[in-house]
Amino acid sequence: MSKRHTSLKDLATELGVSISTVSRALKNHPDISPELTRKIQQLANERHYTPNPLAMGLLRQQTKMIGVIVPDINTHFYSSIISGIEKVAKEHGYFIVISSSNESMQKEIESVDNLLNSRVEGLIVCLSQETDEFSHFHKLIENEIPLVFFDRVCEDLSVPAVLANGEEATQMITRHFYENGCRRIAYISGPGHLNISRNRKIGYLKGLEECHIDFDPQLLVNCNLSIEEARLATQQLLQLPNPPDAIFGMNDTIAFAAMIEIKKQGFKIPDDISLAGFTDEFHSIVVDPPLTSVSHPTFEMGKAAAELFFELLVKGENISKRIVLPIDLVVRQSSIKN
Amino acid sequence: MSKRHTSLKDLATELGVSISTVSRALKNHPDISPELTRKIQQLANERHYTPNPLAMGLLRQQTKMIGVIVPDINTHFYSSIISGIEKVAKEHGYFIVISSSNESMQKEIESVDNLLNSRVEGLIVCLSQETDEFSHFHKLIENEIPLVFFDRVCEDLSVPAVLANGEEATQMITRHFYENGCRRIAYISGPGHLNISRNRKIGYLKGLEECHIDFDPQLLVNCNLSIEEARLATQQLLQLPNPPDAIFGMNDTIAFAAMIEIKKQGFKIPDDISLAGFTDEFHSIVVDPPLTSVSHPTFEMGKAAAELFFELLVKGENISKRIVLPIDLVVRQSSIKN
DNA sequence: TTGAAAGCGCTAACAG
DNA sequence: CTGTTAGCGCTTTCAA
Repeated sequence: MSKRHTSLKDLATELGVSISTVSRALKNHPDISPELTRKIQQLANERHYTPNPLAMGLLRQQTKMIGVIVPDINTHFYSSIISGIEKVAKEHGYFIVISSSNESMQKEIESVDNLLNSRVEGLIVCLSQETDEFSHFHKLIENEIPLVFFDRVCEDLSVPAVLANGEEATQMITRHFYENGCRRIAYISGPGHLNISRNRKIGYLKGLEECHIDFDPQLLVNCNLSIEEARLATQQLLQLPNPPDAIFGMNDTIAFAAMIEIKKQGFKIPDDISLAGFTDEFHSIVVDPPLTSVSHPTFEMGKAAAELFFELLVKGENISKRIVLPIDLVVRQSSIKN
Repeated sequence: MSKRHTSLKDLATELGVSISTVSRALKNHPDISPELTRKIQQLANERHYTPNPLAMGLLRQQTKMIGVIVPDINTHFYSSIISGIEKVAKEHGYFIVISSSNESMQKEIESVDNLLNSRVEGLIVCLSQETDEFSHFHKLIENEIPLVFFDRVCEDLSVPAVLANGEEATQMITRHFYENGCRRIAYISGPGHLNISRNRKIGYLKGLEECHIDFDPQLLVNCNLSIEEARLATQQLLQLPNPPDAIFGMNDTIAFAAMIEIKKQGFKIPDDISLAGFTDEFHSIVVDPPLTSVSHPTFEMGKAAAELFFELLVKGENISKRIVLPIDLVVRQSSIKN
């Protein structure tokens, strides 16, 4: 068993004063004589005294913990967002407890319960791709427990959220494909009930319209966000009588899965098919050809979500702010036909 | 402000009984009459009572928290290990607090302090690449606070640890290169004070010996684990008067950075230079050509580390067990010359 | 200038 | 069978 940390009591008995005196001395309370204060602070240092957060938490009814629920921790996208959240949390003296829903609504519900039972002071969450029902968030809202969504949000709930401008991104990509000679531009989308799927689809349609291309329903396929489904969706596109000359995938899993499948079927990127996706720089560069992609401001998204969280926490108001972060299109070889 | 959770006191006053009666009823203590028990439990359910972990922690002197320190959270390698740790932790009713050292010894020291001040019950850590001095772990060891290392360990401290069999892995790779016609096999290693660097180097040398190849010091280069340094190291190898016909990198960052650099310099993989690395499946497949690699059992490593941790925690003994996990060489196109 | 006491939520030993 | 009490570590009135 580990030895106990030093407590105020330890210091008090060692110096023959009362606990409250020690407590006051440590926060430089003017009532305590300077010399006693000095003596107490010195001993506290020697004994490496640090206040017991459990005792403080019990007293103040706060745990200094934020619950974070992500669909998956094993991706650069989420781990980078988590880094951003953690940075801000640390600055505020908070730490974060991460829970992964594994894209399952059931697990998301359990995570909410567990975290609440652990007395986190609030939640920062990215919905699982399955989540189409939101009653597990009602109790948070009713009890005014701080809640912030990021990336995937529920449009019906007026919950503060941080988003990337997916609509603009897909519109830009569509236009970019057009300007590089593509006319049959396909889009592999995610589950329709996710806001990010919907927004990106809107941008895609707007982009087509802007370029005076008629929308061909065959070129819009849906898939859940697994590698397997993304490959199937790609196959479906490639097998069309009149296959696409450009494809973009809604997230990095889809983009890379599409890339694997396109190569496997013997098509050349970008000459036969241009490709673009949403992903981070490192992986975009490492693949062949380097992937044109939308750079998601992940770290910033995490920071913004955490800052929003603390705004909620201190103001206690029901701000239903929505922050939309700009995105960037980084053009690489996968979309420039020779 | 969020509403308070229901407490034993709330239930007690509502039912007009004492707090201890409620407490006992909720754990089915035989002393309490069945009907009262039933009544109390029912109300507890309605009010969604869950014990306050802060109060429990204060009482039992335990926080049910494990501190986890990783060099970097933004890589598949570590996030996958974290998933493994988290799974086991959850099964034991613990949650984990993650802190990233960003490969800095200074930040590692701070992390240890912060986590200890947060009263985590122990630490599971992977050393930063800078860490060459270990006094910040002494207090843990002296106070018998559970500590487990994984992947990167301090050989001098008798701390329980989970490792992958890097020596065998590099020996296998070396032999594999040889069997595929390579004779000038280069190895890009990490910082020399890291155990993983040393072990993998030993395997490399053993492999050479086994294949009756004389060791050429020019073919062994060191770098820290950043992309930039790895690229420089690769350049250095490629500029040799007699450049290598095979390269392997000590981890995935190095392997991919080497791949980028080799291509950039116009060498063909695998025909000019065979390449292999340590990384996960998904990324190995997505690059071109698919990368021969050693599959690190990351999730298992996390699980094993957590299990070891709980063994320490309950037994309280000073087990200095060392678990070595097997690795697998997965041959793909990057190492098969045509 | 300092100490005593109450209370945050909970358990367990001790009384009734 | 149930209630009282003390105590985990800390802050904060209220008293001295």
